[in-house]
Amino acid sequence: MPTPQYGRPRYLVIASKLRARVISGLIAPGSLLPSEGALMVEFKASRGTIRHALALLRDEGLVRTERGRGTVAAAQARTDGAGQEVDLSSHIIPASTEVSRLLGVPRGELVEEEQIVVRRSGKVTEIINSYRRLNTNLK
Amino acid sequence: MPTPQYGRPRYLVIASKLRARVISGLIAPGSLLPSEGALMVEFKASRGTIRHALALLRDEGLVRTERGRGTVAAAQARTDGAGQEVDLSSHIIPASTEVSRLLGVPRGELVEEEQIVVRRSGKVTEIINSYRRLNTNLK
DNA sequence: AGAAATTTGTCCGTATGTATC
DNA sequence: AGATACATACGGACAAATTTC
Repeated sequence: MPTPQYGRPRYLVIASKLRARVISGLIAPGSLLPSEGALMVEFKASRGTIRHALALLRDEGLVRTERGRGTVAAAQARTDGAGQEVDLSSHIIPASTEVSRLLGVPRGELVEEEQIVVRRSGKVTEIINSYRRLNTNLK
Repeated sequence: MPTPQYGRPRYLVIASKLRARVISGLIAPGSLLPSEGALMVEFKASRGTIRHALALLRDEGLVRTERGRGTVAAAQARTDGAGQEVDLSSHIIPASTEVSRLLGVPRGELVEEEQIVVRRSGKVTEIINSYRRLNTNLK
């Protein structure tokens, strides 16, 4: 599969999923992500594609990689505590006025919205909406 | 040649040489760098290695790449040297429909919105909006 | 302490998709 | 329409650092 052909590039899709795990705390800060080999199996992707995805998270400061050890989830401010549940979802939506202005894209252009809903004992305590461009033109 | 074996990785060496050409003006601002294919021949490196080098210059804001056209020496710019700037702001706003529904507060009730705007080289790459109730001793 | 296994880093070659000229 | 150029993705190989036994 040389190129997506439909949908977004695989390394972006993989990056989104891994990002969600880290941001949500599903992968605890300081703990190791699955090895590149394990991710290759899980996502059925080549190592290059996996590394491409990880490079994005690295650039975002979300993870840090150590040769011989693995990739570590960066210390994260928010995250867990006891009895905290997290729902996350990701959609592709048209940019709102505010988002388009800040991201510098035309209004209505498709962007990725990732939403994290944090609950404590069933009660929503925090909502986090993040927006990113789709294209990202490499890196 | 699987690995440098001596000295620095080839993609770093290549990046340095290209960087020098751009900074020195040898490659005029706005003009095209040699194509990836040409660079492969010149540096006797694989395309992946060439692209790795170009990605570095791109991150530094020194060049910009356009699919189908080529890689262009940046006009000028260079706002700062580094990677990522973050703007943090916090406001008290009335809850939108969505926020009120999720947080379980009456629509219009005041909530705290914290906004994080992430920029790289002056360009906004991500917006994060988080919403919390005001009167919660729970963080 | 030393050897083996694991894991990331670098590099190559190839193939195909997609945008631009 | 054809050629050129960048983007994505695969596969293999070896090097270097760390962990494990």
